[in-house]
Amino acid sequence: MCGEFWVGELPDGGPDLVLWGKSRGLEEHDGSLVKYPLVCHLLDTAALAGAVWDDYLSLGLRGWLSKELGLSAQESRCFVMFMAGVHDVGKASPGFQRKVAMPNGYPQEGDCTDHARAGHLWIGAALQHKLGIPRHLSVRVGEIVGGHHGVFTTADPKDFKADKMKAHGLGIGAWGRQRLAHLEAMRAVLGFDHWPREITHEAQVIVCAIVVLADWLASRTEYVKLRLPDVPEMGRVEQLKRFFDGSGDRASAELQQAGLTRLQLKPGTFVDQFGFEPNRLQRSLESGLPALVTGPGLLIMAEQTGQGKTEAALFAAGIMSEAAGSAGLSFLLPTMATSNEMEPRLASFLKERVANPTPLNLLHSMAWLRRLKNELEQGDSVASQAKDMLTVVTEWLSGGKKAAFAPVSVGTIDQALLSVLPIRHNAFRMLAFANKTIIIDEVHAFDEYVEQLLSTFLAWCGHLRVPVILMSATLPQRTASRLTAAYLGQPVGAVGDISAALKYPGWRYVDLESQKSTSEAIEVASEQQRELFIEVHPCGVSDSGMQRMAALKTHLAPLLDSRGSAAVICTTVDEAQQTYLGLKTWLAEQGSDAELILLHARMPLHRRDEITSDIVRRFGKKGDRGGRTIIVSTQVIEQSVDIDMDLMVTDLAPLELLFQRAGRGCRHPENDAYRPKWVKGHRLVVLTPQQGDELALPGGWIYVYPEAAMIRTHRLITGLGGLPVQVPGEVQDLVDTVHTDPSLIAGHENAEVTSKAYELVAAAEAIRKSIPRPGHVSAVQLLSKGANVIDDEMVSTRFNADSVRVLPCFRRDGNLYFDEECEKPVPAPRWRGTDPIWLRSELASIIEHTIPLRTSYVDHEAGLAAQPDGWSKNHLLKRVIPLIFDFNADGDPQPVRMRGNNFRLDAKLGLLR
DNA sequence: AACAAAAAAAAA
Ligand SMILES: [Fe+3]
Ligand SMILES: [Fe+3]
Repeated sequence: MCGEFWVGELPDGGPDLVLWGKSRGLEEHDGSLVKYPLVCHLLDTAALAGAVWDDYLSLGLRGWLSKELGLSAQESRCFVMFMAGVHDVGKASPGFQRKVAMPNGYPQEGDCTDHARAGHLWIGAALQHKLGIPRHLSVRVGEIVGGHHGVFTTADPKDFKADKMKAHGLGIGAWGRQRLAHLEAMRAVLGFDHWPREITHEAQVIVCAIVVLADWLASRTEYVKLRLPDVPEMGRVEQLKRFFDGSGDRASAELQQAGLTRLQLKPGTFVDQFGFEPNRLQRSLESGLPALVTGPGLLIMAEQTGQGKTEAALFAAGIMSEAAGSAGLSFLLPTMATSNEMEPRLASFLKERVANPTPLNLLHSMAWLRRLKNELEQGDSVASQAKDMLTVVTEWLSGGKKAAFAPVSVGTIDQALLSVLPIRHNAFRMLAFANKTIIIDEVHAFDEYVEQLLSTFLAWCGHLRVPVILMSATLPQRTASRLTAAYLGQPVGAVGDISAALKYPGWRYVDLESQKSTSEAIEVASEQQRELFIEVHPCGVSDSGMQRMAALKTHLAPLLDSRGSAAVICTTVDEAQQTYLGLKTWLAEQGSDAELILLHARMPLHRRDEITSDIVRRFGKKGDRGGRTIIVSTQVIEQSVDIDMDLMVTDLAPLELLFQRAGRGCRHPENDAYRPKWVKGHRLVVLTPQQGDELALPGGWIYVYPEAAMIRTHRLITGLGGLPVQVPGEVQDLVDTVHTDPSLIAGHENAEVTSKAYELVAAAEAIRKSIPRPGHVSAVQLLSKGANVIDDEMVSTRFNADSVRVLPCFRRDGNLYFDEECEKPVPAPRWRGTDPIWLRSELASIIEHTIPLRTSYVDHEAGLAAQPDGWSKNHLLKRVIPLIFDFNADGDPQPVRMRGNNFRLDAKLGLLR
């Protein structure tokens, strides 16, 4: 039908070098524009794609792709290079060339300025009609070309109609001959003539991502400048071949310089790798795992914190990477704070175990802040040792979507989950992870929404034959089963094979190929079993919430009389603040000098960090246990804060969380000798809000924890009747019981229905938002669902997590200050024309004074309007809402009223509501 | 209308 458009002679001289591909950053000193020919950019990209294949892609992924395409490894490599070599063919069109200079002798008409789309349509049609490539391939090739800016689209067959093509400048004539000349030149230079048997949507994802990677490498201005002298005079095949060889000669070095290398760990026993004898978990893996691992697979480890899971995972990753042929490592955690802590641990491991440069990158939204601090700290200590250079992050890898391509990365799980959300460049992100062995820590900390996104991610991992390790404290069996089923490619909601239940502590390995699973329990010597006394202390409830003070006085009095440390964990920030004040009064009444510390998330970031590192330093493994300290806190203390308190007192919370909190009490046996006398064993005091015998949850609590989980937990711990729990021995059973035993919810089935409904809504939301699982991609555009509406805001890696950063600041004489004394001004930018410029350290100081606040508290419109000049143009500040306190006539700062709440900033208490 | 903590957000 539109075949007539593809007749026409090839130009004798091949590609016209006048057609430009790159011009950014190439201006001469006199201001004249240097244009880099399109064909050169395409040859560069093809050469770099070849180098990515040779030097960066994992054996596993190469093998997968070859099989998927039905080609040999060499043929697949050639196909990928060809795709890279035609990605910008749409630039040979009037719509694009016009942007800089319209060449002579070409028709003017044509309106398609989006060269990815132009390429998509043209190549899709040209391959079929001009080269006789079957439609099921030509269409898919077109979609890859069309996706190279990060958004996949599926073309409407109508778009290929002659009149539409012509209107886009995609008809025959001089332009069409040039596009064909570029395509044919690429085929000739690469010697490409083996088309894939099939191009699945999953293969499109990976091929397109490789093309994008090569394109970004080829588009660096310095690189283009470097290649500029070699640009040939004419576009004949021999000359293009020579240019291509020149690109190829440089390509490996370019990848190296960009930091795109493979991780190669020195092999060795556990002792070789870590320098100490393996413990119970590590020993079990060292003896049991190697025989099971013959290819990609999924390892789940469940063990208490502090039992060497990290080293165990790294050890297992070595074995699994080798067997699956993966080329790197990505360590993913639930929070930025935990990732920050993991980074130096991983760095010191790598420095001992790699011989080649292996950049280690930190991946999360505040990684820049961390890097800045490290630079400031190291400032003077000049590059101490050669091995410290091994893990240094290259310029190219620092920041943005490229960061995940470092051969080793540590970061938030969200970074990986972004690859299964329909956002720009998700395929590109996917490649960064698919090339590696994935380790995911603290899997127990994810809610249904994250778990569902994670399932989709795992489904892709399994499909792409990526080895995965999951680590967790106790995990409900059904969660472990669901994640396993997802990895194995079973449909959504499948529970998988539960014959080999996960033990606690223990591990389970599932081989992807055979789907055979092996579960090992870890023998815990009886002297390693510890008794935990869960002590239920009912408290009254009034309009102002749960009445804790009487209970707290009872349990904390011994501490005042002698010494020791205790933590009190409250359900809400408001309650933590009130409890802090209540205890302060009480301590004063008692004439006690005990120290009182308040920690929660509704205080400036830097305050929270200071307090956290202070208590970790003092109450970590080797702390001074001589003083009297009470920490009042919220849930912030559950995660990542490695402290050891003599006594833990907590509000009622779901059972798994109670165990987490208990883990912060009497944590290190080596500290036991120094505990005060009143500490008789490991106790967790649970304050339960009750009216008589009935649980009576205070108003706000049901928005924090589901009522059903609270009822179940309350009944279960009450039912323990004061008997101790064996830890870890009895923990898994209790966790499974609390989730499944119907008697624990009898009489409150409605609450159960409500919480199940909520879970279903969260999971359904995740399914609705995420990309399809592999094998269920019916059209490539589903990976970018409704490409035009995505742009990045609609999707979230967390459920119901809308929070916003506010900057509390004080205004005097029109100037803003961080502090009430008006001594520390909020940095204002310098201006370059209309662009605001800040130092990184200035941005850091602003961010560090911000407080996360849920969106429902914030008057967003008015807040944005109140932003100081320049903030809206800075990507770090544009979402920060200032919370401005003015002074009254007496010189007191006035509270800010927003959405019916009055906010004040208190130096000790944080933000008060 | 109440609420913990948790995360993300620039490309060729
Ligand atoms: Fe492009
Ligand atoms: Fe390009």
